[in-house]
Amino acid sequence: MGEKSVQKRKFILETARKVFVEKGFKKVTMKDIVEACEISRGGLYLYFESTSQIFMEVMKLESEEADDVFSDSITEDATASDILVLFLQEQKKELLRKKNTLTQAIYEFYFENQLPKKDNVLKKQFDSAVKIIEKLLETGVENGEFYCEDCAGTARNIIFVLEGLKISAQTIGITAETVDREILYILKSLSADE
Amino acid sequence: MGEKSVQKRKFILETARKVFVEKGFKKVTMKDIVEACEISRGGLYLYFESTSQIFMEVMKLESEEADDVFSDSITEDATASDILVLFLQEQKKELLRKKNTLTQAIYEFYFENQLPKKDNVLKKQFDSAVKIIEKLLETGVENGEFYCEDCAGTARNIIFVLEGLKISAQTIGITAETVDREILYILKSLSADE
Amino acid sequence: MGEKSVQKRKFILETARKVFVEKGFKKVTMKDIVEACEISRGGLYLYFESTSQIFMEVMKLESEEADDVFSDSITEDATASDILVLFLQEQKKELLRKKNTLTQAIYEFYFENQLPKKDNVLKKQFDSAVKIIEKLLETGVENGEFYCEDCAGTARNIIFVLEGLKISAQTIGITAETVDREILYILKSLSADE
Amino acid sequence: MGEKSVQKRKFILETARKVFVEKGFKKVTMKDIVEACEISRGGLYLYFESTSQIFMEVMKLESEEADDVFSDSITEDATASDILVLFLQEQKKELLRKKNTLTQAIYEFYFENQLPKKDNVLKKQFDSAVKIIEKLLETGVENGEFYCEDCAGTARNIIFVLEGLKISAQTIGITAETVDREILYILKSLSADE
DNA sequence: CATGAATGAGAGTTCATTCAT
DNA sequence: GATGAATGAACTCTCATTCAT
Repeated sequence: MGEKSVQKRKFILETARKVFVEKGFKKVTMKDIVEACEISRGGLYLYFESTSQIFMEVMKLESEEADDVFSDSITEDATASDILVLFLQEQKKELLRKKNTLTQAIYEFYFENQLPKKDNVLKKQFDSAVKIIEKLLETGVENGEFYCEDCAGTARNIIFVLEGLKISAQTIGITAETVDREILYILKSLSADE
Repeated sequence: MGEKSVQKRKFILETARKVFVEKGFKKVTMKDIVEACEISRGGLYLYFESTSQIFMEVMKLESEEADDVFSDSITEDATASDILVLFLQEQKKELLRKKNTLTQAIYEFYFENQLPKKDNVLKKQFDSAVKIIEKLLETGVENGEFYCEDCAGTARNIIFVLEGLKISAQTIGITAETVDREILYILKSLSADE
Repeated sequence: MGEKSVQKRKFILETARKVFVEKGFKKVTMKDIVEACEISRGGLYLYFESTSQIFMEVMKLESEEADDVFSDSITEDATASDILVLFLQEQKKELLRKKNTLTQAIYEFYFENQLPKKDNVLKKQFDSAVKIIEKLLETGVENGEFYCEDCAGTARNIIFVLEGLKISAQTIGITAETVDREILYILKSLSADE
Repeated sequence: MGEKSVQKRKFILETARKVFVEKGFKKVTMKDIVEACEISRGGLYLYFESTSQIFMEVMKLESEEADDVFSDSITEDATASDILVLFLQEQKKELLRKKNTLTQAIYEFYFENQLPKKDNVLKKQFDSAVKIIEKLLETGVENGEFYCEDCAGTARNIIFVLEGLKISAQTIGITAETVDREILYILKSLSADE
């Protein structure tokens, strides 16, 4: 079975993404996607066989693009501090964005599918985020920008805070001020005690 | 509603709780609850009209009982530090407990139902947890047990970390070591810099 | 799960029987039965979960009734010869009856479902028919009505001929004359050679 | 239809035959045949328009080849008895062969399609088989090999027994012993009473 | 001729919800 | 109050059949 039309495949994934953004994961049916794509019932099954499969492919696309975005944001002569602030601002935007976010759908998906590490995109993202922050902190410490005893621990802590903010945004709702406060708290703790 | 029905009402809520613990929120149907309760289909509708309503009442019960548990754990002559450690250990147990937890169901419920503050049990819990930690920190600071410049900020930070751990436990899975590391990190930051 | 309404259950089986008579087994869908019964789609599933299950129950009913019919037909003072002729006439009627016959459906059903001996109604019917004919022949031989060296063998042979007629009736079509000729052939062979 | 297509046509029929052997008739879809042939969906429709049409053509091929096989088996100087035994042995093999048999598919096909005599291949085969056996018996009687009063009747009887065995093989299952017993019974009746 | 993507009808199945008893 | 049979809407999935390339 060939890839059918790669164009259409991508079109479906992009359209399905919008549906997932709007409805989360569990609520979405094949019918929803069919209707959003304005294709035939059977047509969708030519490309995908379940919402789970579609969602996983949407996430794959998503993470590929995310990588691009991230590497772009690191410009040549930015300091560690600059980059960290940039990163946190990026996270803030993401956190406060009501629409265009897969966050809720991703959570729902992983509630149902406790995938093994290898396939767990979320885990990969988590680990890679920790790694990135850790390096940033180490660079910052070398340059005298930051102070931290246990960079790995601090990096993990930062990511957990961001995760906490993320889930709170989805459930109890948070304001820009709340995010700002937490970002400041993080930055302060990195510089406070020199 | 007569006396008898109060009994049955409670029985249904307790049974439904088990179902939500097992399946989360979205997946649960009225049929599931009917079957778990071994009552008639129509019977359930005499008491409740939707899984949402049932779930909200389950959460109400839950939070009432939770309050009890919490106030119990504060014994007379414990230090702030003792109580904080106790609280964090309690959270750890909760985090690592796979079963008997409504966590996932609660998240799912709030994904669908962005309730206004008044009815948002999650928000109330969040706020009250922050308040409690804040007071604890303040007491600790007064007693010279802790050091912290901005107790409110630190309290919020702690809660966000716990939230981050909680959602991670549900999605990517976390180990006891991961929780311990974060708890240690929190405690260290409270004492590190006197 | 109770038996729901036994009345309705039986009504469904009787109605489904007509559908199977008309369409055979494979062609029949749950929808066909729903429509024939004039009940709701979901209603049928309250009683049965597949056409196979329904068909097996129809056959069970059928064979129970068949037993009754058969025992009725053996009157007190009939000779073996009388009974055999009666039996063969009964078979003839059955063979030539276009409608009201489950024959085709039964064949189709067993094509798909090679059931183990225990559950194979067809096999049971076959064996019991052989037994009955055999006894009849033995009685006939004792009374000097028939001549046969190997009653068991002859009985089996008779049943296989009837099976051959039955399947031929369903596929190539047979006439009353054809059946009569075979019946005569059978009877002649029983008396020919004294 | 050009030369090339005759090849392909035949290829499709041969491949479809395998599918019918495996699945019977009703269960087979155009898709099944398309996939077995590894041709395009539309391609199949250029040659055939339904599974029924394909099946009828498969049967036509089959019967042509069957004739060949049969005439081969009659060697010059074999006695009628030899040929009859050979024929019955051939039938036995056929009966017990689970795979490579269209039998079930043929039955299913004729259940649905009560074709008029002209097109009813099964009927033709039946009649021609009776004719052949009849001639064989007559030859045998002339040569003193067999005894039978009514060769036509006996021939028909033999064929009906074989039909009975055939359908039984497909539905309730039969053993080699069962077939042997019936063959012996037939042969005995031809010689018993001289 | 040949392809295979696309369509849409239709079958199976599950449940929320109602209602006569 | 309580029951549970009954309904019908909604979803999943599969194919026969068509048609642009």
